[in-house]
Amino acid sequence: MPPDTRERLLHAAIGLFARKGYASTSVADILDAAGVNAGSLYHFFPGKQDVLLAVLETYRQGIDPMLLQPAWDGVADPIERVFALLGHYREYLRRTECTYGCPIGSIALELHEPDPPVRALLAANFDGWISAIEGCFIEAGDRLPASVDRRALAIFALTTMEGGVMLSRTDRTLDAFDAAVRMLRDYVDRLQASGSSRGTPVTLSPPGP
Amino acid sequence: MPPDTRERLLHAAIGLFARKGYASTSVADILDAAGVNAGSLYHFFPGKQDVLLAVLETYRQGIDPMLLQPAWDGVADPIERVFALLGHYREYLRRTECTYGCPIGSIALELHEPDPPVRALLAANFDGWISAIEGCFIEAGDRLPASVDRRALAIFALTTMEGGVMLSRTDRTLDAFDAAVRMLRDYVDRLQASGSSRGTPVTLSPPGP
DNA sequence: GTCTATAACCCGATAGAC
DNA sequence: GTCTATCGGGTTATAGAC
Repeated sequence: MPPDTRERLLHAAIGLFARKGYASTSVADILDAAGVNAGSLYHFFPGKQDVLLAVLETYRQGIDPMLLQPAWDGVADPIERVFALLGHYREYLRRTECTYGCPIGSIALELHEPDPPVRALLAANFDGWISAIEGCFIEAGDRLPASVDRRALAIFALTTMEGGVMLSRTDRTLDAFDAAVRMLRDYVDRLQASGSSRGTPVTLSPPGP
Repeated sequence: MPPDTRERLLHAAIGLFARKGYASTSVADILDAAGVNAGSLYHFFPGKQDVLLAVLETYRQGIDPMLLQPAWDGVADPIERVFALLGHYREYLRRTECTYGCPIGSIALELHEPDPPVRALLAANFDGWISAIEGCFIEAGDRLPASVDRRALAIFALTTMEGGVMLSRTDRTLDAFDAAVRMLRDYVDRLQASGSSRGTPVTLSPPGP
């Protein structure tokens, strides 16, 4: 009847790591939030770091169903999808009064030792995000100049989001996030204007049907 | 003969906070690194958080003499100064094999409680950086379209740097940092191209002498 | 101002009964 | 699989001699 104990621990850890960070969350915090005893946690996980690994793996698997699909619901245009996703983070910031933004980014900067398995999963999360946005820019086809590196543009969108979250969390205002996204929007608009300035410019795709 | 004890504590804390973060640095770490006893630290500072406040104030006062002036030595062009500063962070990342980037950004995301005095000093540090870069873009005058918000563009440069550092630290490669800065450069180039496309476009400054 | 010793507490992890 | 009790060690901060 009560959901899987492991599941409850995972869910509690996800909330606490997002709210307080990894290092500041104690195992006792997780146990309290999950209503579970120490013995059970150490039955499912070798240690605290393995809880983090499971959390990061959960995030990674959730990128598509939990993040992209809700953000892209009803948004067909690939370039609008990029900004719809950024708008999703804005909503998250707004609802929490700018207290927390992207949990992956926070943990990434919290990490100071090599910790190869943790780092690999953080990188996999960033890569999943970047690849999805890269897909949008690729799908935009010749609306963007062929010379523009789609993946670099996707990385740029991620740095805009993460940097915007960092600044907005610091001064508890959406101003910086909005300013950064506004500039990214202006850049993409200018790329589109230049790409379609006269007929079909240099492009790698065959002429449309 | 030995430099001021308070100074040694401050210097030790700066290094440790940058290397290991604030929470993971213990008071004992600071004492060891400074070669100082606990009694002395608590003579100069009420507690650990006050050491952090002093560190952040030191950074704030050092923005001009320790960060901007070295980065801008021999660089007169205001727009090149922006990218010279970003290049300075790249050098820092490269020299440390992408293990640490901007200490202010790391501490900003490490902060999970309200901590108003700490937050205020972090914001002051970001503001000093942004205002300096905003000054560069203002100095660029009509090389940029008048419609472009100089301060928003400066914020955008900061999110590019902070986000780039985050990603590069995570996968221990300069690739993401370079990709983000390359896109920012392309954006600024396109703004300049559009601004000077035909004679002097709409501008607020009077015609030159 | 500097030093030592230690108080008071919290941490992750484990042992072992059930 | 779950529970309790606890170990060993690290934490910030303080007391009090010098």
